[in-house]
Amino acid sequence: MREGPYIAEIAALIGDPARTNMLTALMDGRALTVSELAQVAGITLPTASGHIARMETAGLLAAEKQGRHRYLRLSGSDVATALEALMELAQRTGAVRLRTGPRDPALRVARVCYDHLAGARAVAVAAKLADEGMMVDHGLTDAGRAWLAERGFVRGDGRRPFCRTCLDWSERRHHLGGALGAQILSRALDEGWARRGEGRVIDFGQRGAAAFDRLFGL
Amino acid sequence: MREGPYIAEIAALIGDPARTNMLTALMDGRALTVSELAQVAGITLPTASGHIARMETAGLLAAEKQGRHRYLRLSGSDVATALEALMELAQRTGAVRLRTGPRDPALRVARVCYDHLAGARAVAVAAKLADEGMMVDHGLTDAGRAWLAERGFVRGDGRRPFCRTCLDWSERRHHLGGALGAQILSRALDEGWARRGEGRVIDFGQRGAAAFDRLFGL
DNA sequence: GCGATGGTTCGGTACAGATCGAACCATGAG
DNA sequence: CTCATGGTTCGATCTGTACCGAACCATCGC
Repeated sequence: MREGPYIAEIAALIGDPARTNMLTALMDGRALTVSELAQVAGITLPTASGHIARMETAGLLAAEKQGRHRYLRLSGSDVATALEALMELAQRTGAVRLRTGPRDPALRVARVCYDHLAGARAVAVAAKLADEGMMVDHGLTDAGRAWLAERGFVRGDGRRPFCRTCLDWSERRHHLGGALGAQILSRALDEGWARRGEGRVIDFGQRGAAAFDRLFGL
Repeated sequence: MREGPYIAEIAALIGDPARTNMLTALMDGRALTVSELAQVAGITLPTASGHIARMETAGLLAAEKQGRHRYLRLSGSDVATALEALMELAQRTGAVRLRTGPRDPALRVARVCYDHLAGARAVAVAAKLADEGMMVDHGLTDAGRAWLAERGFVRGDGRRPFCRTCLDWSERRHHLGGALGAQILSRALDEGWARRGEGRVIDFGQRGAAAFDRLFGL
């Protein structure tokens, strides 16, 4: 009777606190071992192993074996996209965690959102583009495209949206996602302007922050 | 310890088959009564009432009372967005329902996806734009914007993305979403080219289909 | 006022699945 | 080879919750 993809199973899979913790921990795009995932979820190894097996057969996670470790990562960016959509929803409906951890301030400044930059600095870039008429209704204008091309950000093979906006839960405004967002993050890392901190934190040095701001005219 | 929005609760809510059926039934943007929702979910009234109460307090549904009926609708487009993201995921991981109902053929031709058009005819429009260079990397070019403006599709207040692409589960290609997608649907309905059928089905008459194709040069 | 219909609340049952400890495999280090 | 470490499998327990029937409340038509 129902038609279309059957989402209940996958949503139920995401809907367990332990698994949610694992998935969000993997949202930085890196791969973690089973023990590490067990730790972030706050459960024992056997339990974690079971959860992981289920998420793997469901296609949410991809595994890679290296020696006696098993490294798990999200199977694709669409998993992260779905998680972000749920976060957006959770934020609007007010289901935000009150307990903020010690890393929280750093997270608000800059963090990674699967493969692109989020946080105050990322929002500033998106705001700049919007203010200058380079983005209209969350889409790039030709002027914006040219301005970005001057700075070395060009569209790719077209298989992935070049520019997407993504609601930032800490700033409550949008930042840049899509291929462009990924390019901006890797540029910042490649140039040495920033480096990955603990978890999803991105640390901009003072010099790096200045260089980043200069590039985008902030 | 965890940071950010707490999505497990909301995902668990979506992750029950009965609730999923209700939510997808509401994805056409219309409001249904408690009894109607109970029927599409295949459960009794008391059970449905309980589910609805939970989804309401969680902020997924909005209610409106009229006489002795209670009409429920999705509380916003972000709910539909999250559901679509999950569908996209479910499709890639192969969790598609094998049982296709009798309405299925009609659904594949044209259906409503919360507030915009989906199905073969909608995919054709997106393909046209991409082929003619009016969309690049899932974003509109100025040429595309102008072409659409000639046909009366102009951007709105900027609060909502004008043009978004959305993976079509039946066609496995993208169709147009966002404000533009909504405008296209309402145009087709307003002009009398199509009318809402059972569930999410959209019926294009022969004359209506021709007029629609003419507008987009298909 | 009285029935009929739409919804909610309550109590009880039953099933799914999250969790852990203990035992068991696999790999690398020495 | 032997030991230690990372992971999995296996029972057993136990909580959460989906579900229904029955009783109850609210609104409409008469």
